[in-house]
Amino acid sequence: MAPRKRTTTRAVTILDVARHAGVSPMTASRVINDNPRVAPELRERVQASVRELGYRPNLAGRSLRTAGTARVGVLYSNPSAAYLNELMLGILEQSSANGVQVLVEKCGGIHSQRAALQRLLQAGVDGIILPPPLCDSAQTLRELEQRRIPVVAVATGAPVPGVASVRIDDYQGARAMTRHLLELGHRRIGFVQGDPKHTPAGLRTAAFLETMAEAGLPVPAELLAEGLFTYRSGLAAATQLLARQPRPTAIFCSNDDMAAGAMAVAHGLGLRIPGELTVVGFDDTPVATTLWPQLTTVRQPVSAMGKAAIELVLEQIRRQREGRSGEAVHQVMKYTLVKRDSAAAPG
Amino acid sequence: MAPRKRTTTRAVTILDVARHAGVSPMTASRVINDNPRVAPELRERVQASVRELGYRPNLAGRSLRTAGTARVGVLYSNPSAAYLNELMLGILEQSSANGVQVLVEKCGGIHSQRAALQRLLQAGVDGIILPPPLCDSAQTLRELEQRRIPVVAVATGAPVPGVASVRIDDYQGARAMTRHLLELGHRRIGFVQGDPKHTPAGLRTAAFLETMAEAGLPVPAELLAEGLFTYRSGLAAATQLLARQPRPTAIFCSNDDMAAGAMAVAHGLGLRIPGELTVVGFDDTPVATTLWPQLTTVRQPVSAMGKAAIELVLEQIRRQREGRSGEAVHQVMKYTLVKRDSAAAPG
DNA sequence: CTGAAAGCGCTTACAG
DNA sequence: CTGAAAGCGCTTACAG
Repeated sequence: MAPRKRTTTRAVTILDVARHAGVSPMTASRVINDNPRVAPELRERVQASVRELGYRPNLAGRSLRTAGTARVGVLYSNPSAAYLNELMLGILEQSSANGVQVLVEKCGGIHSQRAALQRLLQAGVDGIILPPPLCDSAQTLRELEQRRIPVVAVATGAPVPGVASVRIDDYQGARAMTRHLLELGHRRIGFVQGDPKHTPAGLRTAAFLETMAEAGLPVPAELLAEGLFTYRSGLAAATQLLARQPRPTAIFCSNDDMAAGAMAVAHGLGLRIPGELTVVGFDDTPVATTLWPQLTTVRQPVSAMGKAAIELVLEQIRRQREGRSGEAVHQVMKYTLVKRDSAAAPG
Repeated sequence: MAPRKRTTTRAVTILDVARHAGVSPMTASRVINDNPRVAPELRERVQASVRELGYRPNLAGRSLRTAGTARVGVLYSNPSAAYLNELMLGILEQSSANGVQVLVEKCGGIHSQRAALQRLLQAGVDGIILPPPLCDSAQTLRELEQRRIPVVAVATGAPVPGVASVRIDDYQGARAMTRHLLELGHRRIGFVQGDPKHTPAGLRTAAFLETMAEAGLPVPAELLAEGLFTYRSGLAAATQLLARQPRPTAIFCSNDDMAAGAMAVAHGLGLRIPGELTVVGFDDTPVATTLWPQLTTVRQPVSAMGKAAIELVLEQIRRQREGRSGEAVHQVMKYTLVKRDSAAAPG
C-alpha cells in the first residue's frame, strides 16, 4: 500500500465557529439565526468566522431541537407527471430544511382514495397536502376535517374558507396573457378551455372572455373550443379552431400540454410559429421549454408552492399541538407572464 | 372562545415503543434496524408495539448520530427540465433519509462552470454529483480529482475507471427496443440520432445499427437522421425521414423529446399513429405520457438513479473520512421497455 | 443476547 | 446582551 495523506475531513459545527470567534455557542447561534439581541461587535466576529470556516448549519441537528418532528402526507391522484415532480421537489426541499418527514400516497378511484388516506393516517401523519385535482374533492376534505387533520389545498380554483390553500390567481394570470395577445395586435384569438372538473379551468376561461369583451371584442362561439388539459384534447381543439374562416391569428390554450398539441397541428399544417400563428399556454411546465419554438406561457411557481404548502401545514400542526386556534391561511403566489418565442404580432 | 378539545399530539418515539414493549430503547432500536442479535420473543413484542403505536423513526435523530453530517453538491448545466426534476427528486428523497444536505449549483459556459464549482467547494461540500452532460466533462472531472473530492457521474455513456457512476446500459436498452420493433414486424425503420456530444447517443445508434444488421436488415443511410435530443431536431429529422420513398413504417427516436417532435410531424401529415406510423422514444420522461398516443419508450429509472448517486457519494465520503481506500463503483441500473400505444404492427 | 451511558449538532428555556 | 445547562430522537461504543 502506498502511503496516503489522510485528510480527516470533519464538518464544521457551530462549536467550531464559537471557538473561532471567541464566544459561546449560544451567541453564535443567535447571530446565525438573525436574533437582534447581540452586540454589533460580537455579531461581526461571528459572521467573519462563519465565512472563514465555511460554516453551514446542520439541519438535522437544528430540526431535532426545533421542529418537534412533524410528519406530512401527500395524497395525489394522477396529475401530470411533470407537475407533480416539480411540486414534490419544492415539498421535499422545504421539508428537509424543517426536519419534516414526507409520506406519499397515490390513489386512483374513490375506493383507493379512502384506502390511501387510511394508510397515511395509520402511519401517523400530522397533516396532509392535497395537490390538484384532489384539492377540490369535497369528500376528502370532509373526511379530513372530521378527523381534525390539518390540510393544505394546492392550486385550487375554489378555496374553501376553512381549508388552508396555496395558489396563484388564475383569473388575473389568464387576463394578463389575454392582454398580452391584444397588445401584440391579435384580434381574432381562439381559446382552448381546460377540464371543466378542475376549478382553475373556469377561471381561466372567464378571464379570457371578459378581457376580450372589455376590449370590445366579444368572442364568437366558434373560437371557443373545449379541452381536457390533455395533449390529445389540444390536438382536437386546434384542428377545429384552425379550420375556421378566417383563421384565428392566435390560440390561447389554458395549459401547456394542450398548447403542445396545438403546436403539433400547426406544424402539420405548415404554419410558421409565431409568424403565421401565435400559440400560448399556461403553467410553464417543462414541456414549455421542450417545444420549438419555446412557449410563451404563464408561469405558476409550482416548486415554491410546494415549499409554501409545507410551511402552511407546519404552522397548523404547531397550532394544534399548542392548543391554539386560528384562521385558515390562503396564500396567493405571484404568477409570471413568460415571453418566449411562440408569440408575436400577427403576420 | 368556544371550548376546544386539546389533542396534544406528540410524535411516537422509540422510547414509547420500548416502554410499550417492556424493553430497553437499545433493544427496540436493534429490532427496528433488523439487527439479528435479539431474542425472537422480544423481537416480536417490539414489532407488535411498532405496529400498534404507528411508530416511524425520526430520520433527523437517526442521521444526527449515524451519518456524521455529509454535504453533497449537485452541479448541472441545462439538461432537460423534466429530467433534472426527476433526478433531484430521487436525490432529495435519499438525502433526507440519510441526513445529507444537498446544495445545487447551475452553470452555463466554461467560466460559470468553474465559478459554480468554486461556490460548492466554498460551501464545504464533501462530494459532488454530476448529471449529464457534465458527467462527461473531462475538465470538471480533472479539477475534482485534483482536489480529491468524491464524485458520482450520472447517466454517462463512457464511465471513467476512477470515477464512480450510475447509469443504465444504453446499448442493451436500444437493442431491446430495436428487437421489439422487429418483432412487431417492422422492416423499414427510421432512426433519429441524439446529440453526438452526449456519450449515450453513440451507444444508442450503434445498438440500433448492429441489431438491424444482425437481423439481415442493414440500415440505408437515408433512414438514419441526425438529431440533437431536442424537439426541434426531432421535427426536422422526422420531416426528412417521412419524405423517403417508400416511407418507413416506424421511427425510433433516441429520446422522448425528439419523438414528440416526430409525432407532431406525423399528426400534421395526417398519419394515424400507430396504424400508419409507429413512433418510439427513449428515457420515459414525463412527455412520454403527455403525448397522444402515449409513447412506447425505454424507461430510465431516473429518480432511482438519483438515490443511488447519493448512496455512492456517501460511501466514498465515509471511506475518505475513515482513511480507507477502494475501487470506484459503477452501478448499472435496469432499463425497462415500456409498451404504450404509439407502437404496433405495420398497417 | 441485553442495557446504561454518552453524544451527534443544535436551540429552548432559564439565569445572570 | 451573554452563557451554562439540558434535551430533541436516535444509535455507537462499552459493559455485562
